[in-house]
Amino acid sequence: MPAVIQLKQPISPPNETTLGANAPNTGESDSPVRSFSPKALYIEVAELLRQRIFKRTSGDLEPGSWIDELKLAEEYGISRTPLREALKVLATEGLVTMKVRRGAYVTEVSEQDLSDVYHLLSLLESDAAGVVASTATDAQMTELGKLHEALEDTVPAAGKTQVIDTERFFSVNEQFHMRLLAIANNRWRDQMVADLRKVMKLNRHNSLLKTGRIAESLDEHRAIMSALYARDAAATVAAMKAHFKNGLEAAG
Amino acid sequence: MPAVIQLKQPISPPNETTLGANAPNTGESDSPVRSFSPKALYIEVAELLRQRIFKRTSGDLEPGSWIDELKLAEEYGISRTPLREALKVLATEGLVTMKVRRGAYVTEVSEQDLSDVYHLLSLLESDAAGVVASTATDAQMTELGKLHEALEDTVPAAGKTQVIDTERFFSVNEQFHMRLLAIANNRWRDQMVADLRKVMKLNRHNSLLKTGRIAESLDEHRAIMSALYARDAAATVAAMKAHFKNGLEAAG
DNA sequence: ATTTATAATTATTAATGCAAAATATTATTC
DNA sequence: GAATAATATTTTGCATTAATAATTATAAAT
Repeated sequence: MPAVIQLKQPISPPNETTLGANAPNTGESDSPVRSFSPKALYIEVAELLRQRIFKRTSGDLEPGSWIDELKLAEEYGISRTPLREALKVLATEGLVTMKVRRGAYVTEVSEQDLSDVYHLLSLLESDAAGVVASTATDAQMTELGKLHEALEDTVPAAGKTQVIDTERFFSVNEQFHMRLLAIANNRWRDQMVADLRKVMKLNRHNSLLKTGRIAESLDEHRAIMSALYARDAAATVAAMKAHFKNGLEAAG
Repeated sequence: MPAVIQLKQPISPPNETTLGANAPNTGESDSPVRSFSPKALYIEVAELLRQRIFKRTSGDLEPGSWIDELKLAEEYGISRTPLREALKVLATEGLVTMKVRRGAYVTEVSEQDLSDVYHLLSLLESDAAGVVASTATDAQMTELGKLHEALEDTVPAAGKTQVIDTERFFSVNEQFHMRLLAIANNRWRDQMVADLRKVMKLNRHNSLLKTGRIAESLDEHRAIMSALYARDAAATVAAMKAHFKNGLEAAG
C-alpha cells in the first residue's frame, strides 16, 4: 500500500466525478458540483458504490473483496466519514458485510443465498399479487392491464420474423412488477423487495428473467393477468409463484 | 425501513455500565468499562437506543419525537460520531426516520403500518413453517415437539385452579417460533423477521400474543404441530396463518 | 529450524473542530 | 400592530486528527 506519510496531499485525485470537490474549510466557491444536491453526501456515495458493486467492471469491488476506505475516499475526494456512513447503509442492504475491526467486504452470495433470496422474492411478490387481486380498484386493474398489453406488444406475433426487443421487454416487465407492488400498498414489503433485488443483482447471472424464456414468461404473465381480472386471489398467487418458479429454474 | 443486515455477533446486552465512559483524549485510564468489549461502539449504542425506544419509560424517545444527538452523546459519554452511525443502523431497521438536515426522529407507526408489518410477519413465518414441514429432519421435528410439550406444560389442565405462568408461556412460545425459523434455515428471512418484530415492538400494545388468548393460542399451536408431524406443508402454512390471524385480531 | 514474543506497520474506530443550513429571535418599517 | 428583514442561536454534516486494535515482520530462544 502506498500512502506513507502524506495522505491529505492532493495526490492527484485526477479524474471523474470528484463529487465532493467542495474542500470543506476553504471558502472558495469553486465546487458547484453538488451545490444543487439536496441529498446527504453519504446517500450519493452509497449509490455510487452500489453501481460499482453491480457493474463489477473496474476490477475492484468484486464479491468477497475488501473495501479500501482510504482509497475510495481519496478517489471521490471526500473524507472517510460519509464513506463509512454509506458503507453502513450498504451493509444493512446486505450488499456489504462489516467485520469488526476488519472493515467492509463486498458480500459474497452463495448459491444457497441466491436460492433463499429468490424464494423470499417469490413469496413476497406472490402475496402482493394476491392482495392486488382482492383489493385493487377497477382503475388500478385496468392500469395493470395496459402494462400487460405493452408487454405483449414487445413480442411479435408468432410467425413473424421480427426480432424481440429484449431490452424493452425487460423494462416493461419491471414496470409491471413495480406497479403491482405499488398497488398492493405495503411500504415495508416494498423496501424488503427492493433490498432483496439488490442482493440478487450481486450475482453474475443477475437477470431475474432469462433471455431465452421470453415467450414462456409472457404466457405466465397472461395467466397472472387473467387471474387478476377474475379477482381470484388464490389463483393469482399460484400463477405468480409459478412465474417465479420457472424464472429460477431458468436462472439456475 | 426493514433491511437485511448481517452481523454475526450475538447481541449480548452490554453489561450496560455507562458503556462509553472512556473519555477520549484524557490519558486517564479510569475507564476499563468496555475494554473487554469486542463489538463496535455504534453497535452497542444502537442496542441501548433500541431498548430506550421500546421501553418508552423515560419520556424521551417517544414515537415521533426528535432525537437530540448532542444530548444523547453527552449522556452516554461518547462523541456524536458513533451515535450517528448507530442512528443510521436504526434507520435502516425502520426504528428511526432520518430527515435531511433535520436529524433523526423515532418512527411513528400508524395502525396501517402495524397491520402491514403484521401481515408480512405472518407471511414469512407461515412460509417458514411450510418449509420446515417439508424439509426438517426427524430430529428437528422431535425438537419442536419437545418445545411444544413445554408449552403445553405451562398451561394447567382444564379444571385445575392453578394459575397460568404467562411469562413462561410467552417465553416458550417465543422459543418455538425462533427454533422454527432456525430450522427453516434462511438467514435472509431471519433478518427480515427480526427487523419486522422490532417495528412491531414500537407499538404500545406490542405483544404479539394477547394475554387472554392463551388457551386458544395453545389450540392453534396444537394444530400447527400436528400438521408438522404429518409433514403436510400446506396444512402447516394454513395453521400458522390462522394462528397469526387470530393473534392480530386479539391485538387490535 | 521452529516457535514465541515483541516491535512496527497498517487500518479501523472514535473524537473534535468547523462551516453551512435551518430555525428562532429581535428589530425595523409601513 | 402586523409583516418582513436582519441577526443570533442551534444543529446537522463533513473533515481532520487522535487513539486503538490487529496483522505482519523481526528477532531471540529453546
